This record gives sequence, structure tokens and C-alpha cells, in this order.
Amino acid sequence: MSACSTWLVRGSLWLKVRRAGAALLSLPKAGDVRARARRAHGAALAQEPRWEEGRSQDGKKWKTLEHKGPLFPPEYEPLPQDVSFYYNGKPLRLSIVAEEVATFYAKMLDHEYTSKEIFQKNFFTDWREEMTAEERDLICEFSKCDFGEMHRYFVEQSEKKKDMSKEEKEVLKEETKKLTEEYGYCLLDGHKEKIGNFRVEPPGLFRGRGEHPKMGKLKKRILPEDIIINCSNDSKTPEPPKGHKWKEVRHDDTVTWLASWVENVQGSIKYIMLNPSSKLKGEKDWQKYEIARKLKLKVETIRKEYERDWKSKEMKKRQKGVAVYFIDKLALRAGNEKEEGETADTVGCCSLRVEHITLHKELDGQECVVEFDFLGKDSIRYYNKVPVDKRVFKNLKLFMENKNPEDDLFDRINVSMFLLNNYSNMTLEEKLLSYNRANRAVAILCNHQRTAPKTFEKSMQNLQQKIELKQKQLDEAKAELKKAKSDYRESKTEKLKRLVEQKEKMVKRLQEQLKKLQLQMTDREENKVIALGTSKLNYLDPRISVAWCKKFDVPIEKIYNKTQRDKFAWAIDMTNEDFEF
DNA sequence: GGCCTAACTTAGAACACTCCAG
DNA sequence: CTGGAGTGTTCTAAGTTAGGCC
Repeated sequence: MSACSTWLVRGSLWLKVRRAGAALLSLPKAGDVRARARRAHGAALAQEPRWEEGRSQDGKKWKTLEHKGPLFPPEYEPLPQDVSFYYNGKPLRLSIVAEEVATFYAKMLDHEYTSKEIFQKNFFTDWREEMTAEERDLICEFSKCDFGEMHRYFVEQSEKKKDMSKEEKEVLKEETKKLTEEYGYCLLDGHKEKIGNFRVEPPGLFRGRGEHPKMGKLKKRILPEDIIINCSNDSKTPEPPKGHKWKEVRHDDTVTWLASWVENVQGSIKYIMLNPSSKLKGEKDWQKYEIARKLKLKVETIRKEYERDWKSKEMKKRQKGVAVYFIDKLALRAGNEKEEGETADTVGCCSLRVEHITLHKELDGQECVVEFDFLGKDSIRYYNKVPVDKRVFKNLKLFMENKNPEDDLFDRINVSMFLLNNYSNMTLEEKLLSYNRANRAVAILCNHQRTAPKTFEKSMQNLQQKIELKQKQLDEAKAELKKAKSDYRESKTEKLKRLVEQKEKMVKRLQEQLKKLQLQMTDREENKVIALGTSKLNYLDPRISVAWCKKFDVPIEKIYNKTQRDKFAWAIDMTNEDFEF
């Protein structure tokens, strides 16, 4: 029982890691993970040296890599004479290229995909592009196309295949086995490893998931001339099929793929990679779970942090706090933005829209219930009614105020905010805030207080107004940028290009200004009744401050005024960035 | 320093195989 | 045998994120 529940705890924790782990933790170095794991599992691993063989630290994925290249699908076999496509009721012999594309459609006829208008439209457009000029002249209306006979032929063929004798089936099986033997393995650092997908994807009609705007488009046949081969310098280069050439042969040992090509429907790159059973993939998988174990040690801190953020002055922080809470509690995906009109409309945490949640003050005897209803990855529906913390509920209400259903629920954040927030990508203002916070922690400890300045409330109000104005300007600029971008997509003129660039600059500038104001606000607010001077002048070793400034590229004048610089001249003089107290 | 995309993991659909009841 | 439920495997679409590029 206890073993079982331990596993369950791990399991649910893992879910959170899987979906948010890298987002909340900086990635450990490979060697670090390996060393820890070795200590933890030393005995067990001693029996399986395969996993322990020195893995390089420098991003190199292999020393040698040899393979036979990918396996191509068979060439197109034309239909027999007595099977025909019909147009407007009459049989029509198609050119071989047009016929092949027609068979893709004919084969899918009893799939409900083919009944969808977008599917038909996309297919018809792409098909006509493959036709000869004469065919294109003749075949103008999809409704006059009849693929029935072709369809029946393919159904017949698959029946025949099913009815084959045992011996015939055995022969086929032998053949595929032989091909797998030949193409299904590679040599990586001298070890024979199974390849995951050693076949080039055959041509056909693209079937996206859900309401995909590109469903039915022609996925073109891939030729050797489209394929990049990756293998080691000194190994045998795979032979391209007779009469063909590879697009390129490269020797990149920083990646794990053996071959790649660009697919024409979405323009994305497809790869031939190793099977999950391989050493390379296995080690990566192991590393992943080691990160999960590291997260386990930090998760309580993370939870405290996001609960604190629920009460923040900054809207951005509140949104971040609630978003991370969702990811933690519900294992939602991060939710990157997607190009509109290029893919199905699906969302994750950060891309949730107002229309995707409903708030219930009370539902089925429970308080503060959030009802989720949205399409996630692969257009799978996420439906859930979740009682949440009262403070989260209140925040959600706030986030939804004065918004339209199609507006972003978390309009002030995006996925990148969760990634590695270290000094190297902090602005000067952020660094100073963190310095002042450290200073404040000391002051609070020493009970160095002050009465809030008389003008405090008034000046905060002014600042707040400034921020609101800036936010409004930023929102407007963003909208203008969006419009400029879409205009530019429509017609790619120099003038519009310049306009986009100009708007981009504007948004960037406003964002920076807003950020500065917000940081100022936070700092002032936190400093309301705290006196920093005493601890800064008398208790904090100035060498720590000087080293910090040097290490993180902060000018010393930003933390010490003239008098302070004079007082600490000795420290400024003698301290380098490595100083440790 | 923000944006873009190459490289990688994740995931459901489709297909293939197995096993057991009738 | 046969067929269909259940399970395993293959395929490729759909995500995420590090790091390169400007």
C-alpha cells in the first residue's frame, strides 16, 4: 500500500514536471545529472554498463554514426485499364500524376474526413495543380468528380490481401523483415541501434486533427533530392537510389537525427531518428526523470511563491501566479501562441481565453468552482469543474473584467516568462530591485523602520496613473502592430515592411517604459516603511555589493551615491567579482 | 534582448497481431 | 476456423523549448 501510494505521489508530481518542469527549473548540466544518478543507483547500474559509458559533456551526441539512409515508399502503380475516374458521368483516363493524387482521395472515401468542405476544397485546389493543362481545363467542378469505381477497386484489393494464403502472407512478412534488417538499424559509436522511423513518409492527403484549416492538402512525394543525410565523416555514406542524389550530406555530431526533409504542407522539418530503446534516447529519458526529482525538492518553494504572487500589486505577477497554479494543480500544458489560420484553434494554459472558463460562486455544493471547457493538444477536449482557492477565484474574476470572450484570459503573460529567470536576461532595473530586496531583508531583520513619507499615497497614485496610461498606449500599439503585420502578409510592399518595423520598435519601447514604471512602483511600495540606509552604511560588507555589481554588470553609482562611494572607496578599489564573504 | 525555428518529446489514430468464445 | 475484443506497434501530427540570429 505504501509503495503504491508513493508511486502515485511521484506520478502526479511527475505530471507537473512533464508539463512545467523545465519551465520552473533551470536545466542541470548533463554531467551533473549523471553524477547524481550514479550515486543514487550505483549498484543497479554496475550491471548495465551501456548507460554508463562516458557521455560527452560538450553537446556532442555521437562520435561515429553510420546508416543506410531512409527507405523510400514504392513508386506509384497505375490503375488497371478497366478502373477509371469519372467526370460528369463519363470515364476519364487521367495523366499518371493526376491519377496518383486522385487515388489518395479515392482510398479515403469512406472516411468522414472527405465529407468536410475544407477537406474537399483543399484537395481539389492542390489536385488541379498536379493536372496537365488539358485536365485542368476540363475538371473544374468538384461535384462532377466520381471516385466510386476507384474506391471499389481499392476495397477489393484490400479484401484480396486479407484472403491471401498463409504461404503468401509469410512471403510478404519475410520481405518486410528483410527491409527492416537492412534499413532499420544504424551504428552509433560502434553499437547497433534500432531506428525509430526509417521510412520516408509516403505521399498522400494531409489529415490534421480537429478543425484543421489545411486538411485535404496534398502531401507531396519526397525524393532523395529533398533529403539531407547526417552521418559521420569517416563512415560509409549511404547510397541514394539509382539515378538520384541526396540534397546534402552533412556531418553534424551535435544532433541526433540521421536524415531530414522539409514537408510541404506546414513547411516543417521531418526527421529520421532513433528508437526509444536506443542508448541515446534512453539517457535523455533518464535525464528527464532526474530533473523531476530535482523539482520535487523545489516544489514547495514554488507553491509558496505563486501563492504570494496572487496578492501582488502587479497584474502580470498575479496572472503568472494563477497560471502556474493551474499548471501545478491541473497539469495543463504551457500553451504557446500559434499562428492563426495555419493550425487548428487549440490552447494551453497561457493561451486560455475568457470563453474557455466559467466561474461559479457555488456549484453542486462546492464553492469557487472554475469550469474549464477548451480544445487542447490534438484538439482533445478538456472539460473539468474544479474548486479552486478563493484568492484564485477572485483573481480570475479580475482578469475577466471588461473583456470579450475571445480575449486572452492571461493577457499580461506568455510562456517565455516561465523560462530561466536568471540575472543574465534581467534588465538593469530588475537587478536593482533584487539588490534592494536583499538590502531590505537585512533592514527588516535589524528592525530599521521609518514612517511612510507624507506624500507617499499621492505619489503612488500618480505613478499608478502613469502605468495605466502606458498600458493603454501599449495595448493600442500592439493592436496597430498586429494590423500592420497582417497588412504586410497580404501585400509585401517596402512601405508596409517599414511600417511593421516602426510599430515593432514602438511596442518594444513602450514595453520597456512600462516595465520600468512597474518596477519602480514595486520597489517604492516595498520600501514604504523600511529604512535602508543604516544597514547599507553600517552592516553590509561593501565588498559583497561591489563584487555583485561587477559580476552582473551594474554600475556602482546605481547602488552607492557620491558620499557612499567615498566612504567605501577602499572596498571599490580592492574587490573583484569573485569576492566571497 | 526578442523573435524564430531546428530539434526534440508527446500523443492519438490507424494498422497489425493475438487470443479466446462460439 | 472465424470474428471481434483487446493489446501492441507504427505512423506522423502537434506540441515545447533552447539557442541562434538579427
